[in-house]
Amino acid sequence: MEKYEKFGTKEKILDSALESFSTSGFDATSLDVIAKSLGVRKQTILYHFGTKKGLLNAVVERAAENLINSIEEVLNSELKGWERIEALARMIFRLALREPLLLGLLREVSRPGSAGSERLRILMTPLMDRGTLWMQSEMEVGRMRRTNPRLVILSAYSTVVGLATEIEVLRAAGIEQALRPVTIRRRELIRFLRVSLDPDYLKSK
Amino acid sequence: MEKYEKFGTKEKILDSALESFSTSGFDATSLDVIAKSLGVRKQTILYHFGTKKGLLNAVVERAAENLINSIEEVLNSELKGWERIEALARMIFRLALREPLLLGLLREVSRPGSAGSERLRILMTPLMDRGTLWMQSEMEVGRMRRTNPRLVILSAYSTVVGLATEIEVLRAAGIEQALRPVTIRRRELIRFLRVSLDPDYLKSK
DNA sequence: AATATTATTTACCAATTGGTAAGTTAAACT
DNA sequence: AGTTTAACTTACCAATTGGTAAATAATATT
Repeated sequence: MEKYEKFGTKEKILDSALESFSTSGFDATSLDVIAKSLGVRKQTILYHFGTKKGLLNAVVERAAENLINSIEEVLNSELKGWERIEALARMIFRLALREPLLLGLLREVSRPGSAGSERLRILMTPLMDRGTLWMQSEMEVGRMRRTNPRLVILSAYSTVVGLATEIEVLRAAGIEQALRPVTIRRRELIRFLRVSLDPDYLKSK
Repeated sequence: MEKYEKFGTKEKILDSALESFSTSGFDATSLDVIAKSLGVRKQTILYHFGTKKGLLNAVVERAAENLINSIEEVLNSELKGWERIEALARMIFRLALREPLLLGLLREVSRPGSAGSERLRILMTPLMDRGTLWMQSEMEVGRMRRTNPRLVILSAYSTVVGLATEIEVLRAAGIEQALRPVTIRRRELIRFLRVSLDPDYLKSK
């Protein structure tokens, strides 16, 4: 693609933008500030990404790639039915803790009407459709309880996004690296998914 | 207080600002736009609130008052121990559903480092201290399980704030007024609180 | 070596923003 | 009626912002 690039400038810009969008938000992020922090002129940013929104979209795309790759890994495993769901949930939590910036970006961009929400939707739609279809086929063969797949997926999604707020609030309150609340959230999410989806759960109880 | 005021201008400004801060965020809110929408000059806003941040603080304060009054109501009841906790949780959810703007503002202002987070903290600290003390005294007399009160309160808080995201995400996905996920969240929160605090819960199970 | 292309910079700008200063209107007090 | 004070407006501004246009530097391509 790029023939020559001084020193991965484009990547550096993406990194810095991710940090700023994730922690300060889109509107509070200034191209001048990013440029200055990188020792680069603002026009370099605009050269690579066209507009500020273009930069945001690029950041969102890279983050989504990151996420989708992780999901892909689980989907390529041979886990079936409920076990696959649980593996997905655990993977998402692992990813969220490993890359908090990604989580922050997701929250920033999840607000409907925000600058990046449209792009996020476009990127997530295929994933959502695929998940919905898979869940429906699992329901057909009785490996999964009958529910509204989209509702379940979106609730799980917002649980993860809510995690971003929780971590930050706890940190701001001086409770550093509180793993317990995160663990609790994960357990709650898995239980929620299990109640909604696992056909064997209620029987075994 | 105010001797004469044309038509409740101050209140109208606060209403409009709450709406904008809550849905678009602080940075994306323009004083000019608010003023124009109200048929008032921008300087009128600045006359009443000094600065933009002053306006935000006023909005936050009014919202906090709203919240604190509701809490006060429950605290003045004769409910003890676990029952009081559950009443609080139900009240918060009721309030959140009745006044979604309040919820949106809370989310906007909960991000550490945001313009309003400091004021929010100042307003919430007495509430937090009071709650902590009460819970500790309840623990002393054995009406409540021993845990870290601040951690429990903050986790509950972020659950409620996360609700804002969830409602908006679901709405954006075309799932209007989905009461089920909200009910589920409430049930989850109450169960979380129960497991953490109710000394009789595990016995009765 | 000459040329084309990519990457980055310098120079500018129009629009918006929050904010200041000073004036004007209107109500309240005396 | 005259004065004070509160509410609001007109006029203006400095700073920042995202963005355009053109020049320059660096690297491939031929």
